[in-house]
Amino acid sequence: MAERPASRQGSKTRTRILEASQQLFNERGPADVTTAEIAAAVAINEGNLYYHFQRKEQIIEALFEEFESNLHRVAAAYLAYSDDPRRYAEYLAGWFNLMWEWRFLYRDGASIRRLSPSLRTRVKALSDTGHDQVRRAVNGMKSADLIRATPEEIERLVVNAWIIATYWIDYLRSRRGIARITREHIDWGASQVMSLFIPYLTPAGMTLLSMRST
Amino acid sequence: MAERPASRQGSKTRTRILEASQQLFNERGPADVTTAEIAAAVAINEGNLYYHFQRKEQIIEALFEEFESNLHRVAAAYLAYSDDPRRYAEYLAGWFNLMWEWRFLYRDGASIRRLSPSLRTRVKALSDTGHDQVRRAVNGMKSADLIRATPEEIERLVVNAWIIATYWIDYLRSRRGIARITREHIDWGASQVMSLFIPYLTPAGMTLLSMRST
DNA sequence: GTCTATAATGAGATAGAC
DNA sequence: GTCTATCTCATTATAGAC
Repeated sequence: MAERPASRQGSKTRTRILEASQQLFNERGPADVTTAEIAAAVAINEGNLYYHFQRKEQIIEALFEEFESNLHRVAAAYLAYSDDPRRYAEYLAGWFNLMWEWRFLYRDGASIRRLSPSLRTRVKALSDTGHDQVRRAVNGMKSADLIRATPEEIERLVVNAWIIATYWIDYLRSRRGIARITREHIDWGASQVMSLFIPYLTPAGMTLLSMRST
Repeated sequence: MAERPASRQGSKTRTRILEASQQLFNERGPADVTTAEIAAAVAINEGNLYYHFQRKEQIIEALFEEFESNLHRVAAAYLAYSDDPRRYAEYLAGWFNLMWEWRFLYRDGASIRRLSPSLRTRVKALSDTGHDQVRRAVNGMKSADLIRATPEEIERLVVNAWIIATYWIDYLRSRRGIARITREHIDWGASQVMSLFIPYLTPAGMTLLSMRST
């Protein structure tokens, strides 16, 4: 849950605005956090905040861009594992970690669309990319003979895995009443996604899965 | 997609307010619909609207109550099927229909919590009931020897089925960019949920499933 | 029960001095 | 870059006549 390294560009104040916004948004959602609150959290004046971001939606867009690049970084790291079959579990874990750090993006989709309609197409594009990545991972598992499934079954699996993962945080919060999400909740979500694949595992896949849980 | 029968209690104006609100909320979400718009849609004055509902959140709460009773009605109808194994598919279909008629409740969870914090506990309670119903249905399928699964597998299935169903509408809208949701999209969602159970089907279960698809 | 005002609020945003 | 002061505006909500 460590906050990002020195990867935010621009002035120091701008960086602090983004960090404070991310935290406040994660706590209560962009619609429920006013520009005045953000300014107070950064200990600057509201007028100053509007020097750096002329509109509130520009803060959201800047945060979304950062999330986007983080997601691509996770996907790239997964590829770096080359042929090690553990990479699938690592990829899933990396994905869930990001969802936690940027949970307001997963939880407040409706109000984000309202505040920043321009993000609509980018959210969809990112989701398409995500589907592709999951599909590639599942096909990779098939090629490595970890699972056995028809193309139709794989497509169902991709969509189901994507939905479970994407809405897991919101599910815990709104349907389970879990306010403070911990590492265990994240792991639970990952294993919930994994459970989709269990019926399709080959003996080799089963061995790998039981190794991991030790 | 037919609007509900004469089941709304109270005055005629009150009923019309609820109907107009439901439609507007489904289109654009409660946070994006002003009381002025609702009054205009009903062709009454805004002051009059505030005679029937002193706060905007009371409209949301009244609509939620109606949704609640509809959901219980669907569950009761499913029980009326007694032992016919087709009831599981019918139950699923009834559930998806409700999710379509009340899609704003599924789509705008965050802004609804903001506008009406008092609904939080009731949403959670309703979701608990929903889990129970799904669990009972899955256990019923097991007793009828339609599926074979361990208790742990069943619990995974219940959670996954619930998440896929609950977030299906939002998934189509926000991640697939589907603006106008049709009957086909609803059926797609239902079959996506069904796909979770396919690996666990017994021969009897498979026969039933293939009969249904004709 | 319904209407015509109009008050009260609180948020996003800007101008211009320092 | 930062601040103070102010503006605009949408929205909820109320008072009181009909």
